[in-house]
Amino acid sequence: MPAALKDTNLEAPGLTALEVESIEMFIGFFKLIGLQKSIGEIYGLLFVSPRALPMDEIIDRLGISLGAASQGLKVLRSVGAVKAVYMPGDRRDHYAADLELSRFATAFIKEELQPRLDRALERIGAMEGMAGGMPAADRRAAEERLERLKHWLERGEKMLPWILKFLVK
Amino acid sequence: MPAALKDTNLEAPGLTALEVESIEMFIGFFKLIGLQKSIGEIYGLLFVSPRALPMDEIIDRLGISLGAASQGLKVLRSVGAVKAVYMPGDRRDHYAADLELSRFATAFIKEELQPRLDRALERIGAMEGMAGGMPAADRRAAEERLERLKHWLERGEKMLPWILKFLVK
DNA sequence: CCCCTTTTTCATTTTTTATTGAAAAAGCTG
DNA sequence: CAGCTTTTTCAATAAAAAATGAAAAAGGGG
Repeated sequence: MPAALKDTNLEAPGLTALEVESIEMFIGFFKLIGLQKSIGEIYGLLFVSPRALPMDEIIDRLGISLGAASQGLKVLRSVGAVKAVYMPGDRRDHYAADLELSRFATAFIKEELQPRLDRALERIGAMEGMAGGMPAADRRAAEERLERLKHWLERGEKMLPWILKFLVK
Repeated sequence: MPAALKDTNLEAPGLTALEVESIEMFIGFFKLIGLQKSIGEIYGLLFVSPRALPMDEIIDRLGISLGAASQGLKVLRSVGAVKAVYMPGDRRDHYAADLELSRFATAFIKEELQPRLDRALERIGAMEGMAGGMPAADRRAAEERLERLKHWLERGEKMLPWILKFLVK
């Protein structure tokens, strides 16, 4: 088979085995916290890169689009996972992975988990009011469920700061 | 406006305000751990239901398809979030929400997080080998990064059993 | 300022994921 | 075990999410 164009570029288009391994690993992690493949690719590449890379090199090596690279880097910078590095004599920004891995988990907890728990506790308050109109026995049952859920959520909320501290240390 | 057919059934087709609130809340939670909307709907409905519901009633009340209901219930049963309840004189299974809310978090940790951490640690082992072929300075840098990631992941793994214990209690 | 490079934005397209529902399978019941 | 009900499966379809890339904006130099 001659050097044919691959339609799925699962194969490295100039990526080392190390880079591929890193990329795959981070794609997996990032998916877990709801971030798309392209973001995992970018971080995975930067993580094992000995030097900061400009966006166009990221685009070429990964074979992703301009838009995906720009937006992906934006997200990664916004959570502090990637830093722009100044390179004398080059107009382009260069990007390097920040090694403080705890940032991901921290950002996820603070931006996704915590707000959702808060919102849920509000909703439970509202629901406790709504249960008023039910037949007595049903109402009692509903209230007990809501109470249990509330306790459990509060418990979770109390645990979060502890987890954050543990992760960041 | 006469009782027109709604195209988006965001409005309750016979759902109480309480049910809607519960459903929305659980849709949000379940999305967070990667489960689809229909699953959140089913659980949300069952959570505030005073009695176990047969599948066809779930289908009618939520306006979801047979397939979604069957598959959703299957997933919910598989993680222990829903139990089939025997109803004398009725062929149909009836389903009730299990109130042990910790099951979700537990299932997520054991089935998603833990395996992913394990896999990542394996990958890091492989990558440490791969770094061999790099120039000395780069290799040293790569190895340091891998080492940090490894420490961090091991730290996370040690925390999981503690979290599980805390949640289940 | 003007020109060229780099980056961002966002409407369109592609890809992925979830839902549907018909058909098949599995369960009861008498 | 025949006939009916209920549940599961899964190929097709719809919906949602992500990627693309052209056009606009922002950023330097000189």
